[in-house]
Amino acid sequence: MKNDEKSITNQDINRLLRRGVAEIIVEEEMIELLRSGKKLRLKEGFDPSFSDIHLGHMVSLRKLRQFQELGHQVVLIVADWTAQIGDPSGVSVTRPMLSVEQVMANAETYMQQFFKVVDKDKTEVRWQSEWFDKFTLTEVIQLTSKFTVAQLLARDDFSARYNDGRPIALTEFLYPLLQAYDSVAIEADVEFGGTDQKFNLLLGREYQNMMGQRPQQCFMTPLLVGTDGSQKMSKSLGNYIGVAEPPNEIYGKVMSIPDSLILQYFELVTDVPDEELGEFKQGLKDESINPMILKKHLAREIVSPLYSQKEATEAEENFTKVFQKREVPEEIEEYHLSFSEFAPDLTQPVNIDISRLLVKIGLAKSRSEANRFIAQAGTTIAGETVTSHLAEVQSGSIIKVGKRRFAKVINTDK
RNA sequence: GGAGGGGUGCCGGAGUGGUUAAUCGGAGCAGACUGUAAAUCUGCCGCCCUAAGGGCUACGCAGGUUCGAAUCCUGCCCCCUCCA
Repeated sequence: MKNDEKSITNQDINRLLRRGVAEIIVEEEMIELLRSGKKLRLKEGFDPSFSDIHLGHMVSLRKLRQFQELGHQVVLIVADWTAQIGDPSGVSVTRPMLSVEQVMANAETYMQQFFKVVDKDKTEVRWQSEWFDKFTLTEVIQLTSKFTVAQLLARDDFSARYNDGRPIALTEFLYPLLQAYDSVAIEADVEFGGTDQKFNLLLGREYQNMMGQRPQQCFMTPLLVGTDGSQKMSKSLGNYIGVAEPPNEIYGKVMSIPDSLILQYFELVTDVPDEELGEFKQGLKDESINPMILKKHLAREIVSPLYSQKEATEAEENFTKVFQKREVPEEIEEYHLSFSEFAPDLTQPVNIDISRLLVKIGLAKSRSEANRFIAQAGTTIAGETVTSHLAEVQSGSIIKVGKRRFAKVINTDK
């Protein structure tokens, strides 16, 4: 099978199944499937109660892409039904039901970002409502009768809550069941997910088996730690780096991860070869590489594929300029306003109420906050630190709050 | 049906009549330091007016007691656990 197009090399298998993978159930079966030359149906679900993809999701999306490059088919499931239940891993059980419009809008945004990484031509998009809208109570009962409470409590997340006396909504039990049904509905060969999805993935496997299908492989990717350096990346924790964010933001956020996360990020969300990673590891260990330099490299590697090489370089230049040299960025938002509006009295020279101005141009949320910035010497106008509440401002001056918020004000008077 | 527990600021979680805008932790923000928006240290961290100083709103909701309530009383709403 040397020159057979369908053949897969050991190198491919290694790349596919080793790096950026937490666990595969069952690995031998997975390898067998890959070797069989069959075009595999790869299931990936997404909950449309959110719409933004972050780097944490990238770990498995990048895997999907790699599989696609070998000719396999991705089936993206828009989980419009389970979204109404809410993923049980969260603390809050009750989630507001999303309107159809909201779901549609989220799905659209999501897919836009999804296809930045995953090949659209090799992706089939399916909605849960295709099959669940037609569900009758009979079918719900049939589905639920296949599983026991003990089985569901086996999920550590459920059992932990149960043992702590914390609530578990009945609908939450339904969540994994519906997800399992999806696998049957689309005849998945492999389902992807983070390690926190293990239970759900396994249940799909089990249900398929009951329904006479070949049980899917469960392909679990590690959970990426967020910018806080301790918890998994998630939007609700606010420690995420969104793929739709502007290059400067992504670059900057990558620079804000703790140094200890550098290697993990390289491994999970870049294509930098393993050998190089080994060198980095050694370099960090014997301190021959400055972590900051390495992190800049990482930031470039992350921004480039999402945007372009050029934009990555620009983001880097911006970072160097603004944060390392403490200079003013290239592009600053301009605000045209009447200065006299902010002057308590119009004697010359005109002194402007700075806190009022900061609120007006959005650099501060409230006047109290603006006053704090001033008191903490965190405000600069044309390079001069603001020390009192009233200060002279020239038209065209650049106002800076903190390290990274800038605005240019233009006087529209006269 | 019965018994019990609970609803506090972005989150977690103290506080049971006064000096409590409310301990503490996390998050966030500012400053210092730094070749990083790393780490570390210091400070800030409801809103409004202000030069200082002051005012207003806030501890599920609505009333009440009191000079004074997140804290006591009454009613209501909501959440959780256990027994059946």
